[in-house]
Amino acid sequence: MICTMSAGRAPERSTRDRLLDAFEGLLVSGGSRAATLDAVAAAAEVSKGGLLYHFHSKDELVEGMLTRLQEQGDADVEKMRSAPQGPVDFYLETSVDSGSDFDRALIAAARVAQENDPRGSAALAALRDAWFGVLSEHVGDEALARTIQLIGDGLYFDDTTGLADPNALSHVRDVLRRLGAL
Amino acid sequence: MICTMSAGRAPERSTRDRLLDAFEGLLVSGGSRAATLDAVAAAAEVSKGGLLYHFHSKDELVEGMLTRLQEQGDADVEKMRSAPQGPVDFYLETSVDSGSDFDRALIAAARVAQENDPRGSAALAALRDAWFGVLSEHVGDEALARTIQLIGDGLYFDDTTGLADPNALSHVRDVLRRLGAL
DNA sequence: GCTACTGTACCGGCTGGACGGTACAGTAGC
DNA sequence: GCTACTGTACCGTCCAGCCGGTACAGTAGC
Repeated sequence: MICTMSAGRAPERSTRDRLLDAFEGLLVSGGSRAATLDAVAAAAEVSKGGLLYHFHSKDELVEGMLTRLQEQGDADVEKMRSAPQGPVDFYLETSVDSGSDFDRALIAAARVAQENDPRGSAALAALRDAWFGVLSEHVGDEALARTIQLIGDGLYFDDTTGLADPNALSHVRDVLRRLGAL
Repeated sequence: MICTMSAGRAPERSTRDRLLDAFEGLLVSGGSRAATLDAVAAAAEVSKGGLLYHFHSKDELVEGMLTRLQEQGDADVEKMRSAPQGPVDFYLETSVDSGSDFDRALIAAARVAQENDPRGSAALAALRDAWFGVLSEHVGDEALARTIQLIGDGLYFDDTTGLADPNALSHVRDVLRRLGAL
C-alpha cells in the first residue's frame, strides 16, 4: 500500500533513489545550505511536487538517507570482514575511495550530524562501532585498532575539506607495515 | 551548553572579537545554517546594526574570522615548535583540546571550507602545510609525519561529529611510542 | 466495452516566514 | 563632535511546505 518497492532491487534507479542520490550529492559538494528542496528536485530531474510526493518534508529526506546508509553500512561491514586484502587495508582503501555511493552517503551523514541532528551522529556512531569491532578483532589490539580508525577518519576529513593528499594512503600503509598491522 | 566565557581571559574583549567568537561558536555548534547575522548579533549581545557596523556583510565576517585564524595559527606553530613535550605530542594534544579558542576557529574554518568557500580551504591548507613542516622536520620521516597528521585530523573529525572517544589520545600515544615518534 | 472510481506518480504556482542587507534617527561616553 | 553603538523599519530574495491540478493504470459493476 505505502511501500511498493522495498522487496526487490530493480536494476533501473527509482525516482526515490535518484532523489536520495541528489540530496547526498548536494550535501557533499556544497553543504547543507546548497541542499535545498528545489536543488534536490532539479538535480534528480523531478519537480518539487514530485519530491514532496516521495518525502513529505526535508526531515523525511534526511530520514530516508540515513536509513539507506544503514543498509549500505551493514553490507560494507560484511565486505570488510571477508575482504581478501584483510579488513585493515579494506577499511583504509574505502576511506579514500570518495567516488563510491557509500562514501558519499557517509559524508552526507557527517554533514547532517554537524547540523546538530542526533540521528546523523547516531547513524555514524553505529557504523563506527561496527568497524571498530572488526578492526579490533583482526589486529587484536585496542589501541592500534582505534589509531587505525582515527587515520581513516583523518583521510575522510581531508577529503571532505578539499585537502586530500594523493600520497597519504601509501604513507599510511608504510607506517602500518612497521606496526605489523598490514 | 557551550562554554562561551572561560576564566582567565581578559575581561575587556572587544565587540569585534566577541562577534567573531559568536560567529565561530555558532558555526561549530550548529553549522553554517545556524550562523545567521541575527543569531551572531544575539550571541555576542550586540544589535544587528552593531554587527553590521563592524562587518558590512556576512562575507566580511568570514574574512575577519579567517584573518584572525591565520594570526592564531602563526602563534600556534611557534608554540608547537618550542613545546617542551615535543611537537608531536603538542600537535595531538591540541587536536583534541576542543575547548580552546584556536580549535573553535579551526572547526569554524572547516565548516566554511565545506560550503565550497575557497578562502576556508586555503586558510586550512596553509596551516596544514606549516604543521606538516614542523612535524616532518622533527620526526625526520615524511610517511610518519603525514600519518601523525592524519591521526590529528581524525581526532578533529570525531570531535566535530560528536563521536569523540575519551581514550583515543592515550591509545594514539601508545601506538606512536612503538613507532619511536614520542 | 463502457462508465465510474481509486491509487500512484508527478507538475508547478503560491504563500508565509526567514535571512541578508540597507537606511537612518537617536544616544552614551570620551 | 566623534566613536561606537542601539533600535526600528524596511526591501528583495530564497526557501520549505502546501495545494490544486494532470496523467494514467487498474478495476469493479453493469
